Amino acid sequence: MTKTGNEDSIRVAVSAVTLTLRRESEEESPHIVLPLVRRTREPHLGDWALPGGWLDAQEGLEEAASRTLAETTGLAPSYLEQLYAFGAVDRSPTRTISVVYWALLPSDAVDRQIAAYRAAGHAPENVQWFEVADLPPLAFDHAQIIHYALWRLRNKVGYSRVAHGFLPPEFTLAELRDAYEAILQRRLDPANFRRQVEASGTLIPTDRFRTGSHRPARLYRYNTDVELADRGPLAPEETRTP
Amino acid sequence: MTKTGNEDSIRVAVSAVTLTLRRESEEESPHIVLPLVRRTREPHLGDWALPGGWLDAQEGLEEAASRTLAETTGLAPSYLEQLYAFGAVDRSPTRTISVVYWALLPSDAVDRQIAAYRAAGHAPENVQWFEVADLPPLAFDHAQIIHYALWRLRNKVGYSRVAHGFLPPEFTLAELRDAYEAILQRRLDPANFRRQVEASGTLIPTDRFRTGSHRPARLYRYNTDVELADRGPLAPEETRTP
DNA sequence: TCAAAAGTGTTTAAAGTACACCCATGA
DNA sequence: TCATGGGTGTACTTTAAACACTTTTGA
Repeated sequence: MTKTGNEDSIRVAVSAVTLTLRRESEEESPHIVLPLVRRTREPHLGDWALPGGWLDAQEGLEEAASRTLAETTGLAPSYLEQLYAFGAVDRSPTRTISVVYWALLPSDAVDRQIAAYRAAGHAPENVQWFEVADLPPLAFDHAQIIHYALWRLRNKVGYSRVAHGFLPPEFTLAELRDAYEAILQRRLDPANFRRQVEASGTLIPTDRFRTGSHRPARLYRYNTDVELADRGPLAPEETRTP
Repeated sequence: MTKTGNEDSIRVAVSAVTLTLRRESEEESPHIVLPLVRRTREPHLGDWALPGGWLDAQEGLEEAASRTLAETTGLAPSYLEQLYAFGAVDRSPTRTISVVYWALLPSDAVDRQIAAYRAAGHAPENVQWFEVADLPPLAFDHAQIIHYALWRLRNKVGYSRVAHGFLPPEFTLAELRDAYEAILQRRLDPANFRRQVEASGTLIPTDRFRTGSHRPARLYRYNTDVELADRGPLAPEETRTP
């Protein structure tokens, strides 16, 4: 077993792929968007990168991902899960291990958090939101990372209720279906979709209705007895005693 | 964004949960076993730990996992996948990020590799194999890690052909079923199991038969057109250009 | 009253489960 | 010849998919 290597020159960074839904107009279906940060120094100066930063010695990985995301964008996601640890030798000129997280956020929470962030005096002029289908030139291996995050999301939506991470506490079945359709990139039958989610026991009907145009739709909320996503024997917070 | 932290005092380690099947006798069904290393120094002196070591600055993560596993046990797995990056502050007295991999190996390959390892002059006296159902006192958070690896294996066996990682190139359907039963911890109907794997298109029948007792069983081999496990948009080797 | 989305019912296909039964071999 | 696992057939249950149909609202 190698006890000493050049491990002193290896640095640990964290990044986050933070996804939310944005609806351009009332008519069309929503798209998945994420915030990127324009790099202000080499390497990859001018390219766009995932929000992140260096891991601090006094904090856990998930903690660091939350902190750096909040520092650069002002966002605090409702769902955060580790994606992968990237550590290819040539992924950066300085040897860097990036532990990447992926996060989901309801669009109304994004608006509120960004407003609060600006009100607190921050002007994130190097942060911009992009549709995942139309990404700018990306720094490092971040394009690969984003595609992997989207793959995980598409995968996980099939066997857990992660899609709810995109929605506010109360929502209609059409809004939930819109989220699924944006994730899976295909249309779902409204009738069958209704029956499936009703049978899954993850939803609780409320007495309230969304009264836009046409027939009012019942509002539902999460059944908090059901986990947002199955993470197996790992606790939601990894900072628990071994 | 925090540009400088105490990142110099953070070290990166790699470990591997290496699983194989061991059949105690011809009669009973096989069990999942893994190699552990007895710690010869503090912390956790005398406890058992996953094989691993420090990440070298010149190697990728997967590369380091293979190297340290080979150095401590002489094993070279047929399947290797990243499990998780563990980084809780209190998981070790010195701040350590452990990038853990999980690996599968056919039992006949284990025997061959260990024989070759001993023939090359190595005497791994601190390495011992344990059934996953009967683990000794483990160092750090390694018990949690092993249970997570087993959960991933059980999960993945449902939608990919990872179970083949336990088997030699040619095998009978009963041997494949034994692997599934050991992983899932429940009996499977032989008739339905046969039809399911035949329909999946992952197996190619050979002209050879296993002629033990009773009626000879046809030998099958992998259809190499099908991936061993779905890893999404990530290449099998993470060391590819961004 | 009409367009459009909410919500219900029904039919068909596919996939999974249970289990009876025949086949081929070594002892 | 018989016990045993290899291998096939079939009926039944559950799940998913397709789509016709009714209900309720705003304009």
